[in-house]
Amino acid sequence: MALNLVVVRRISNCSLLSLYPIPAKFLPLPLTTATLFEFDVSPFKFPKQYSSSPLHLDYYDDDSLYGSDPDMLYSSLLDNSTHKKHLLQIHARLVVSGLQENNFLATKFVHVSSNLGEIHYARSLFDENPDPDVFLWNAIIRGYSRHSLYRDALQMYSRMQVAGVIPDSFTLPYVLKACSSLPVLEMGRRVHAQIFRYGFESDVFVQNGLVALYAKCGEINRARIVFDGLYDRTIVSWTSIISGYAQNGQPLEALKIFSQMRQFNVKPDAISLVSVLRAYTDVEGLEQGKSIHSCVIKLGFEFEPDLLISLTAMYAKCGEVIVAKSLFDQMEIPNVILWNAMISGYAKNGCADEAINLFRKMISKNIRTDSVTASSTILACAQVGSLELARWMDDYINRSEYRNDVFVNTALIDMYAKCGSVDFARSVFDRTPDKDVVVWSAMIVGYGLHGRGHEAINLFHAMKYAGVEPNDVTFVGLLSACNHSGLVQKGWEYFHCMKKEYGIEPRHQHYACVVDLLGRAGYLDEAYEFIMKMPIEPAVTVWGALLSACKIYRHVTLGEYAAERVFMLDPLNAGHYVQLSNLYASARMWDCVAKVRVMMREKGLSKDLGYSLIEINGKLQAFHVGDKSHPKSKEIFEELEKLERKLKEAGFVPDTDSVLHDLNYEEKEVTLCNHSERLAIAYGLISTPLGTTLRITKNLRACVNCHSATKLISKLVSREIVVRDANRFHHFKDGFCSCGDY
DNA sequence: ATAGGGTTAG
Repeated sequence: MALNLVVVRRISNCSLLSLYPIPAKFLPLPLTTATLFEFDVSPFKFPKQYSSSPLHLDYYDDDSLYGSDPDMLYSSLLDNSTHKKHLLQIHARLVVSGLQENNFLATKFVHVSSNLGEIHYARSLFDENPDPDVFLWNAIIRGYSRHSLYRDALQMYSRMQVAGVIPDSFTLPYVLKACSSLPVLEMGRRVHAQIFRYGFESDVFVQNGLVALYAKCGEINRARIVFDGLYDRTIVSWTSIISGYAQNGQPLEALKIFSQMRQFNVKPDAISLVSVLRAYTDVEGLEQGKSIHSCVIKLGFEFEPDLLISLTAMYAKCGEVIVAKSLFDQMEIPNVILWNAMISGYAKNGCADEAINLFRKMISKNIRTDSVTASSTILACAQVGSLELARWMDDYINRSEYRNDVFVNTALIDMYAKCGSVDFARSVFDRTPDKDVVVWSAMIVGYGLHGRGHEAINLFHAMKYAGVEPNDVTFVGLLSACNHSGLVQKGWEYFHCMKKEYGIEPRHQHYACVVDLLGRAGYLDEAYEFIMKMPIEPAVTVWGALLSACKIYRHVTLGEYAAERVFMLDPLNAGHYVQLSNLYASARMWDCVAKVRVMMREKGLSKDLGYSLIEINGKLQAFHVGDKSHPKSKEIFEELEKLERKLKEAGFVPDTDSVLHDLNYEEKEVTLCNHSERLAIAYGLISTPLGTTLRITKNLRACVNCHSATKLISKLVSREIVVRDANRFHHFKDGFCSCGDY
């Protein structure tokens, strides 16, 4: 048998310059060939078993299965039970009988083999056909589109035009789908021009495709124009525009269109309700979401798995994790999106352990995970704050297929930064290919969090050098990095250049950073002036920054003013009252401190209890003030006393006065040294080998006393101590802290 | 043979 018959002619690299000509007046954009060149992907490659391994001759010789009669071949191809292994055989039969040029059979073959997931078989037969008709072109384009090989689909489309075959009403929806999935707006516009050219303005399938195309490319207004121009709308048209608004951050508009749809008496189907649910999820409209749930039941979609997945996601995101979990448990299906929705729901609502457990369960149950699963789980790991867990997750990702995914790597960078290791974050950053603005920003924020302002600034310049445009979040990171490192001048400059050079309008966070920056450096009046000149209404964070600066410099009158504003904007947050009380305490105005306490009591507010966590051998141990619940409590307190003695010998004098009345910090019980942070340090010292770095997480901010003590302890015991407080990281080493006491 | 949806990062 002539094996070389199966060896396929490779398509020679045809010139894309000779594309089917489109009259210029139909083009919304000037015609360039550049965009089309993008789709000329590398030459098609056959899988090994097909191109080079010896073909199984028994397939060829087995006439009992398929004869050489074209009708027999046709019926065997039509059969839904056609097996993958028969494709090769059928292909050979077609070639042997000289039927590979039969467009009708070739179309069937392409269709069946692409449905079986063997798109390369389809392509090989396609390439043997000297003169494909529109049906065959459609089949191969559809095959690529269904396998998410959108670039190949578009490449075939441009070749089809080179071949002079006119697309029909089936071709264009596949092509539009490919354009919107990549997405490639320029190419989509060209296709739009061709739709005019060939006269498909009234084809509802094609027009729906256009609505989805523009929606996916972020051109929601254009999508709306196409939608409004439709005189024959199907439920798909409505769903496309509704989900378009939802995807483009306009859930309210999406919902408005949904109610219009109801007014037109269009009966929603399952998929349309999925889009509506997403819009309600985005506005966290739990009540409306519930009403959709009842709508789902009324319409008889309650057993529609896809809708149940959306409902689970809705409940999970709106904080009803228990309801979400019960839906999840009822379904018990191994659908990635369902599991992802549950995991991310847990992570968003602070149930990190549950999220991580679900991830582990997926692995043990052999349920396929994807990059979304990974990103959500990493988010949960970042919340836990355990470096050991972070290492495990990183290791898992690094061995997985999504190790180069930008989303995943961004999450990893953030996770490491939050778990105390900005250096590991950097190594993830360095190994990430094709870094986008989010990756760079995450790393800049990470450096800021650890008080490494200069490195943040260097990275910002490297980013510019790499040709990546910064956005508003990049500047939040940069400004807060300047803030944590006391780089007032730099921060001030970046704030101004952000608008001047990059045209980025500052938002509340930027203003708050600048107020913080000025305030901490003692420029209180300037900070106040700055707030007064703000073009937008100052948010609570801005006044809060001024208040805490007033606390540092004991500026009572300005602080009281700021506090007034803060209370107006956010009356039920205990933290603000604590700030004011601290201000009074720092000015030794004890009666005012007492008044604030009364105010808090009247409003039923109480300050958060302080605690510290330390991770020993992968287990997190929590301590609060004077905690004696640990089984090794005796040893811990012995160690504490030892530390206390050493501190005294080294000449450490605690500042009792300010601490006594300082509500923000844990209240003094027996001695200063049993603050939760110190208990954690003592436990860490007796539980780890000499020289091990101690990593501690606090829920509040570090108190001045503990901060000074920890600095000294790091020197006395020759340990590096990393403390994550409510605000940032402190790296204590050899008697110094990375925050520079700022 | 056609189209629409749900889950992810700073």
